[in-house]
Amino acid sequence: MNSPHLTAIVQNPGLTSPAAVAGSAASFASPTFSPLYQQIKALITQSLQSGEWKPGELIPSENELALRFKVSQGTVRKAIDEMSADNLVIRRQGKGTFVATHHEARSQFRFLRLLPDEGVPHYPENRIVEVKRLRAPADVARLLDIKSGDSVVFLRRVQSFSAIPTILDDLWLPGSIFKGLTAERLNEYKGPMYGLFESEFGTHMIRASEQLRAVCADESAAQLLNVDVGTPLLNVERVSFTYGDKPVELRRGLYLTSAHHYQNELS
Amino acid sequence: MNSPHLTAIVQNPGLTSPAAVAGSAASFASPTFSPLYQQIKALITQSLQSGEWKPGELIPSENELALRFKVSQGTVRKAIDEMSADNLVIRRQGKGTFVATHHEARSQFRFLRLLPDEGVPHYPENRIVEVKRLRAPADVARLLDIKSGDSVVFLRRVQSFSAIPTILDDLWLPGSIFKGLTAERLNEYKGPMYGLFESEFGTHMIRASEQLRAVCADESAAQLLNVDVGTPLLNVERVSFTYGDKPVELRRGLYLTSAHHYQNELS
DNA sequence: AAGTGGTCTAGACCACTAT
DNA sequence: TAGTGGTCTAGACCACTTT
Repeated sequence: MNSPHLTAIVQNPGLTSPAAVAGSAASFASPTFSPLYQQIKALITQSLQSGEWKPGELIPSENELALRFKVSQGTVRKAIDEMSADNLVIRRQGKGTFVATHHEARSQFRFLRLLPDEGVPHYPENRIVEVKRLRAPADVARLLDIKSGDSVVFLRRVQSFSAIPTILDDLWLPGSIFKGLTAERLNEYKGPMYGLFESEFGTHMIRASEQLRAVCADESAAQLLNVDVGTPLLNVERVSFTYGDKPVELRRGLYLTSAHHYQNELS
Repeated sequence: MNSPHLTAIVQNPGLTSPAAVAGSAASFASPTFSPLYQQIKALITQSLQSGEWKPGELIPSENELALRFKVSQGTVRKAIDEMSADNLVIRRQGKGTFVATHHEARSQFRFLRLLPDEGVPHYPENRIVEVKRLRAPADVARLLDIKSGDSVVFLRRVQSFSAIPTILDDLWLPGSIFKGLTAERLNEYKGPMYGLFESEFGTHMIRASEQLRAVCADESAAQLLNVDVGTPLLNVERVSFTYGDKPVELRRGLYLTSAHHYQNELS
């Protein structure tokens, strides 16, 4: 049915067929090769990155995509299956496939692993302590993959559960992306910051890498969290990434773990 | 091709066909129903649990299993795909599908998330401090899903990286499963304890749930880890599960995080 | 050469959602 | 009723490993 070299869609240069298709015995060695469904996955991800389909929006159906890319529906299905496993899209039977968004009850706790020892989890209240622009120190620049001295937005906030200060976060964001970020904007916004980043700055976080350590509260932390100096705190350093594995946020959090814990599932 | 009610294999009571099969329009409401591949997955998992195929061993090929269960190879494939994603089995192209085992370089760090801040990860040395049998306290019994007062094996050990004590672990294990566990046995064994548990006690860990907190070293911890009293430590409480989500290990670890960190990927 | 998992296609029907 | 994703089948060929 298909020629061994698939030309796929007009906008794209053409897929490299990795395997002979049904009814044909075509076979050839390709210098760089990947399965068709991986190429489809990459193309769809590019469309997400370029903003062709924005977070929360419906993407074309499997059949439409199969026609567009000139592959079978099953191949598109396998591509989207993986993207669904990667939390890039969400499938809803009968409705369609939607671009993942941080504006959902479902994803409120996706990146917040601090849970109460007792009782039901609920989202904390935010208090912005400080917002300023500064030149990136070397260590920050390295983690954000920008140049030392580049403009960054620095942000400090305190999160409270039931009016008890529990999380002190310091954030560094590339100035080039988060231009108009102000304390007012942050204070009037309810819910996870990643929702704001997504809507206002077109930056959708897809994954994060965290490093945890135990530390003692210094004076500044003790004051903001209303604890004694020397209180043990969970230090969480996070780098968050958007499409293309581009780092776009550095966060250093201090978690008070006397009534909460960091939950992690190993498998 | 297939009858709507599949009788599958002799040892098993028969699968409930959730969907009409190709060429037939059979359809019926089932009170409890799940997709065929989920039922296959459950059956294969039962065989793992019963020890029909042991860790490290080769399981039958997809075609053999398809014949045994009287379903198509694609359905078996989907079942095994999920089991592979769950780390229950490992697929090797050209060789077959193997039962996951903790006796592999690949899985040495599967449950050990503490990495050095600098340099290459390597596996720590073990020192068993204490092994004894005791009656399960209420909190331990609850987490291990046994009765308060049941026999448990208690174990304390220190793990060191390059001769620097870094992890102090207290473990509680159900006495019914870990009967002959002694300090000698543990000391002569090299590598992850889960390998020993698997080989000597037939208990393979499939997942674990961890709760992290920051604490201060008490006198006993300070002595064993060679740090000052009050040093901040990462407290990791872990419950590990074997097949059937049965809890079989409770572990309370204290991690020294001055030169190491707990690494976690969020997605 | 034979057997394994990996990819791809084609077509059928089901479950669910919206109109 | 039409369209979506979800399941299941059947068959082909590929890549890899072992005999």
